[in-house]
Amino acid sequence: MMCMSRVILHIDMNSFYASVEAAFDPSLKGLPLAIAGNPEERKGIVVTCSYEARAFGVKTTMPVWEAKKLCPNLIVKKPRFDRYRKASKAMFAILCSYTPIVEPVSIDEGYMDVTDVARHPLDLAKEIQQRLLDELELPSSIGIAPNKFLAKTASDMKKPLGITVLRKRDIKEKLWPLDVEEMHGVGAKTAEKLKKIGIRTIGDLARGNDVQLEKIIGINGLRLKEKANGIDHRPVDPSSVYDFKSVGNQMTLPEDATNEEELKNALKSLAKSVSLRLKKKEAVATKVAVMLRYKDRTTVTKSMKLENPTDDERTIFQHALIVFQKLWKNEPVRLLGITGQDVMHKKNAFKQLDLFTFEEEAKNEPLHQAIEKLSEKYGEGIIKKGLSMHKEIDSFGSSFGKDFFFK
DNA sequence: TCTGGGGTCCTAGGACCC
DNA sequence: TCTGGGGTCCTAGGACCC
Repeated sequence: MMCMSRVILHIDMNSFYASVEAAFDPSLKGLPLAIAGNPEERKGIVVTCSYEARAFGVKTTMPVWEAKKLCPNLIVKKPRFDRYRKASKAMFAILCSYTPIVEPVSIDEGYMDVTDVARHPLDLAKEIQQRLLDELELPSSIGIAPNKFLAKTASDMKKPLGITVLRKRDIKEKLWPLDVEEMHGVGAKTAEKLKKIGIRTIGDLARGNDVQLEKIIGINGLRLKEKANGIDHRPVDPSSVYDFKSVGNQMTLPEDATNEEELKNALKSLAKSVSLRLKKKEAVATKVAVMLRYKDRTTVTKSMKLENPTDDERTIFQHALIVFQKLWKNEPVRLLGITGQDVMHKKNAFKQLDLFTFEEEAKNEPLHQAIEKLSEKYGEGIIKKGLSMHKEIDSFGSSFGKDFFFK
């Protein structure tokens, strides 16, 4: 029972936004299509594009004007996120019809642990891919492997509409020859550092020196090496969707702005959308962070802890404004953002808030009464914390191995 | 005519406490 | 007169991903 081998699928939708648009409007099928924010404006960039557009060299993050130069017949459409969310739901519903162990990673990609599904993995993948195509008109690529990293790598190997099996015994032949920057988790900077110590392929990384790796890229270096060796013990975790840690909105302004009123208005609308999104998730934030980017693209952030967790628009705005005023150097601003950080579910926040007010109340009561109240409500474990500010307690006593000293 | 918007995780330095 | 060190929290920035 020790090393039960798993069967993990990674499902990756092909050019998702563009495919969803083509499913809505079949006349778009087979045409070069790009989805871009602000298709008209100078700052619009390509978010996704169809394979027909890719054939012309159009790529994600390319400015629209550049894409049009490469592909004069390019059709450009604004993103319709309501459609993508709906399609995403339908897609995950299909995945969940096979097993509850489905972990969404992003709107168009997820893992499944199908170890206990009594089917041949390849048949299963074929069926899932066909159903996504028949029922939703959406193409996908699927990777089949004994862990997440290999499954993710496999789904990337054949696009569009591929199914790729990557077993442990295939690693040497299929994984190790790849350039190290192809690896999930290795970007330009890390690849550069690796190159300096002679690591060019994933195989080089797999044989890399631990001490050296940790020295130049930290703990991540060792993790990457493990993965390069095909080792990845992370479970497929369906609940990970629910423990998000921040909720933020940012906007590139139509024009670089220096006018304080204008910037305040932008902050106000950002605070509104952050508040709205928090409420929708039944969550509250403990910290408010402001980000701003100047016209030379240098980006700075500053954050502030709140007295109480909140989802309130005004509270978020007021704190964001304070932070902004400390941060802003009166130079033209290109982008503004607000993020609610240290986010937790409302009901957990209430528990903490409740304890806090309890401390406040209890601290002036006779000690024996305070202890009684607290232990009744919260149990032994939390008494120490709850009484730390009681007027009769000297919490310095804890440094002598006792929980409290009485003053 | 350059380069969006939503996130996560890690690191490094300073403050603070004991 | 001189003298310590460990742990934790907070903050800002960076790297990376889709």
